[in-house]
Amino acid sequence: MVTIKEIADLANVSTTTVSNVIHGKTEKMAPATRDRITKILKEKNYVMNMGARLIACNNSRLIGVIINNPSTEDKNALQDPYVSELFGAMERQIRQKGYYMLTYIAEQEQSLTGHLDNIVKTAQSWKTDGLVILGVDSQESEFLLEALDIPLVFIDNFSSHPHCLNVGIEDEEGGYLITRHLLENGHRKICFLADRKDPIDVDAARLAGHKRALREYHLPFSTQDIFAIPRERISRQKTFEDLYKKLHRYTALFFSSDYYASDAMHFFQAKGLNIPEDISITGFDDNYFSQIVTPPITTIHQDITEKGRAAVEKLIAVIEGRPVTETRTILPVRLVPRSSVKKMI
Amino acid sequence: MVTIKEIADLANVSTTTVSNVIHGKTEKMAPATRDRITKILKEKNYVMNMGARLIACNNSRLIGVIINNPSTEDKNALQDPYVSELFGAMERQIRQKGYYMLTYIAEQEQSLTGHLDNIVKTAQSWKTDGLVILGVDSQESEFLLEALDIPLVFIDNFSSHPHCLNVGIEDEEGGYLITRHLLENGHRKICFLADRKDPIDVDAARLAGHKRALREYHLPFSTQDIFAIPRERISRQKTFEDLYKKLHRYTALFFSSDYYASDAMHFFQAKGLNIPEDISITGFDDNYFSQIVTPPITTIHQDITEKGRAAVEKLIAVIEGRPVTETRTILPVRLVPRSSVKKMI
DNA sequence: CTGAAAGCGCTTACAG
DNA sequence: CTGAAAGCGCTTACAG
Repeated sequence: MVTIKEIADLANVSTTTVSNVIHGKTEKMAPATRDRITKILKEKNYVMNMGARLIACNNSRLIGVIINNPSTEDKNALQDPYVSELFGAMERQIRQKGYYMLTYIAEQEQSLTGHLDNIVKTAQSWKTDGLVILGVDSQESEFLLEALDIPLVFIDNFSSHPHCLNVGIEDEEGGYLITRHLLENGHRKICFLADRKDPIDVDAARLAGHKRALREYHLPFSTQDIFAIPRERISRQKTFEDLYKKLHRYTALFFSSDYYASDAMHFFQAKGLNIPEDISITGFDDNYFSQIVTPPITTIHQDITEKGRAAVEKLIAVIEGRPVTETRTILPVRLVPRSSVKKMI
Repeated sequence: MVTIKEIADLANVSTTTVSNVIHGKTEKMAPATRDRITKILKEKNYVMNMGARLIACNNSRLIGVIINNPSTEDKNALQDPYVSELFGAMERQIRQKGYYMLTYIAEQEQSLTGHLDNIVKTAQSWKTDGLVILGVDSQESEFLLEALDIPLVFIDNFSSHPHCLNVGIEDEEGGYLITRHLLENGHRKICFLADRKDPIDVDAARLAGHKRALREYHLPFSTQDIFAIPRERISRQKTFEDLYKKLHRYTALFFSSDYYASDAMHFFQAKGLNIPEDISITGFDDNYFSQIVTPPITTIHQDITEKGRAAVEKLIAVIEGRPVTETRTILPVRLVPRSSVKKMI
């Protein structure tokens, strides 16, 4: 590969001058010199050595896209359609803005902060210009904010840390819309199903929306009506068995994700139940398969592609020193009624 | 960030010695020195500056994962569940082997080879140790093989170039198994549906298997029974309309991918047809949604996670100079009979 | 308008 | 068993 030095020799100029035309600092340069160098650069097929650039100046044009994958799931993180659509959208924006994407997925570690240390190390090693981070909770995001002095943008993070730049959606509103829809259809006994019995982050917000709708209808809420769904397939089946026994208590199941909703739907259909006649089911996110499943699932739509694009755009704005008006970007959601909810009235 | 020089000063040794302990070249080193340096390294939280390393030696520990995305599809490349599972599997293997993953998706370009030039430039700029490349045809792979002097491993590539390392599956066998299954169930009029009217690469192999099965049953084959399915949603709907009119000619549709199979199934169901009573449908790949759709689709299973893992493993073997026995790795497939095929006899 | 030169943090062949 | 020193390809503050 040809170097700046070689180009400089060919053009009878210094490396400074070549470097200047490469970076477009050509205002006070003789146009003739500029054109001559540009031509040679093209002819010789010059490609920047990013390693040299990385060590000589302080930006790498690398953006790290980090997933913290808490899952003990048999699947890999990208098999979640939410994650993969987000990834694809971020890649496109990163590339189109002239940056490079370094992908890092942190998996479960023995030590408590091992996965975070790996993220920090990777970012430092490569002197990434910034990071988009997915799947860390408030505490973890604050740890990273302390440990790293580059711009970070989080997705779906609920930290109140003043420097925590975030892109998220109206989770509370989404939870409200789903439950109001169920109530409007005459449902009064609704079960809320999420990752944990005491939901955090997005699930907590969705639950808050659920409660708000119940309050509007003067309906009581009990934590007994929250079910935790294990990520791991086998224990999830057990949970569904358990739920199946208690199903007489409910007329509708509010799942915090389409994936769980469709998984549960299959489980109950295999048990011989009809959806929505025997039990109504709702999801969240409007994944592709909430549409292709039978019956298609009533859910909350969010624009995942826009979310990924917005996160990268915000990150690059900070990197390039442009003013960022909102630390928290909240994208709208909307209800998508389909056929998995029975009209009770 | 602390540098090797600083560590060396603290330990009262040279940078050479520090570098040696970092790289484990400690055979002929005084254990005391080694331990002292190791301790300081840990205390000071030393992180390698990859830029400096990249410029000083000839390997970067970066592996480029490249997708060539010919699609004019409204979706991004990673929204294809096949691609995203593969990606996730490759990321995991890359990380676990101590490498870093640079992701690059080449999108449609004005110039014919523009997308390939970008791939070459990216690989050179970062001095990637090797590339795993997805979605290029034989001609494109040969161009890249010429242009780049680093190890490349392709996925699903059919080039006969002697240096073309590939990981693929038994596509011909898969095509054969599907069609034999249809024939065994009494189907005699089968339509083959793929990206092009004159299928290439994986589709060509699957078609070859289809023909082999027909030959075994002494059945004729006509190119009239091949349908091209456009990637772009709107024109695909038109093609389905067209197909719908000619549907009386067939009892079964052999789709070259689960995605198209499930898309078509929805189209026909919306037209009021029953699957498989009115028309039988088969897919290929055994994507997650071939299982969750109703009826679940009879398809050919391939182990995508293993494919990604194997591709990266093969690449790293070449990078690290280990002997690679097979230039072409062919993973097995198997028939997964589900409920989208009618028993005619 | 252009250039000489130092410096970024590492590796490595060689000397002792 | 350990170190001095050159070199990788770039950028940039400064001089002229």
